[in-house]
Amino acid sequence: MDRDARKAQLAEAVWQVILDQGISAVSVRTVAEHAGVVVGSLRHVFPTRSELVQFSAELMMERVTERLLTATPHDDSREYVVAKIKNVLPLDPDSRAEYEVNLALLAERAAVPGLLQVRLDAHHQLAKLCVRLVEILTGQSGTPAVASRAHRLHALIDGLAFHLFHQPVEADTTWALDIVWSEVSAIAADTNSGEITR
Amino acid sequence: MDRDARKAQLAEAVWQVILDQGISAVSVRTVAEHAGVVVGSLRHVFPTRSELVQFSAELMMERVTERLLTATPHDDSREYVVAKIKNVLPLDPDSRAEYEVNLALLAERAAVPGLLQVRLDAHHQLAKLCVRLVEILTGQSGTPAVASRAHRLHALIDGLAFHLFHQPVEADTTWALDIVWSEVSAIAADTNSGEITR
DNA sequence: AGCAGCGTAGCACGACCGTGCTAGTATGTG
DNA sequence: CACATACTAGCACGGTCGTGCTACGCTGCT
Repeated sequence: MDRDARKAQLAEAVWQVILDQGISAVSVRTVAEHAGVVVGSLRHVFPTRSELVQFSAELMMERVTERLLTATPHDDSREYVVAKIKNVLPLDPDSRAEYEVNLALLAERAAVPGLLQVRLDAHHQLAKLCVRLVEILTGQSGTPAVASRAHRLHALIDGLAFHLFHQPVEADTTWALDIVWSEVSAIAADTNSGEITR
Repeated sequence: MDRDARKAQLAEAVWQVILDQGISAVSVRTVAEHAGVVVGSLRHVFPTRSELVQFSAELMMERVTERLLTATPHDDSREYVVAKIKNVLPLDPDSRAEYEVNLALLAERAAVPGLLQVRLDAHHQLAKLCVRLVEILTGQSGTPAVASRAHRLHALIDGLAFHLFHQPVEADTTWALDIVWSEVSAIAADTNSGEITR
């Protein structure tokens, strides 16, 4: 078997164990068993537990990035932006699981220092995406209003993700999309709305 | 020593271990050592690990609730609302630690089922607070616009908390407060702004 | 004084942990 | 064919884990 495929297989086993039994249950033994390999084989690819955990975090981020980069052309710029945002929200069982694993790995960062960087990378990447989306909507670039609006959009997205994660899988999610739509419309309609009126 | 004080002492030790070594390092032994008691004593209070972890989650939520209930009178209703919101954001090292522990415990919910309920309670409590704040700002009550605005405010607060958590302790936090101010002002200024213009 | 109850201390057990290590086995290359 | 390389398989070690259990001291009631 291809080495990268084996690594991916093991990383996916890590995710599964996290979902089934929590992050504390992630050990070389449980993961190897879940992946259907013996510990020796796992350790041939990942000599230590830290490397295993860190790689599974990196692969997760890579998958998300990949999904984000797939072009989703739309006639209307607002529709395009909303489609992009839907890509990063935990709206279906798969992305919910992804989000949960993400949170769990975040909680292990004291034990596996490398996870901190992975998390920060993901955060900055989403920040950059938000800036890009706001630029698309407003037609402006580099202005303080853009930065402010992007910041706000970013916070809103993370908050919605957190909320969606808290409700049952089968629950209604249109309210979240409504909030996204209203925010996107507001950005598109009023390019000055990012100013602080304190 | 008073029994409740002992339980609190042990719960605080749990929090400290999470911050120092991650959730996976939370065991009856590490926690007992951190609290300066022997395992036998800890187990006299918390017979099993699950009870220990669950109680520490419950106490954390209780502490936050307590802080939220302390009245903070302000002349201006907007100032009052912003003060309340500042109470739930991880703005200082203490509340940052609190937030981190919260996330870590969330990640253990597969292993300790009771944590799920604790987390949901916290979520709903914050939701109720948001409704109350919007009612104060708008003077309305029970209308769909209030519910919508509250939902949105709730998401924004959770998102900002997530963001603040991602930046260094010493970093600037005024941008977050600016966003809070602008949102609060928007709610106060336009009671119809919660409508969806899709 | 005797005694009960509560909290402290700690031993013991079997299980699981990460990791170092060796032996076998398949595979591709000369 | 021989042989190196890559992978699989698994043993062994010292350590930590949760938890059942007993023994000891203190404190207050009768």
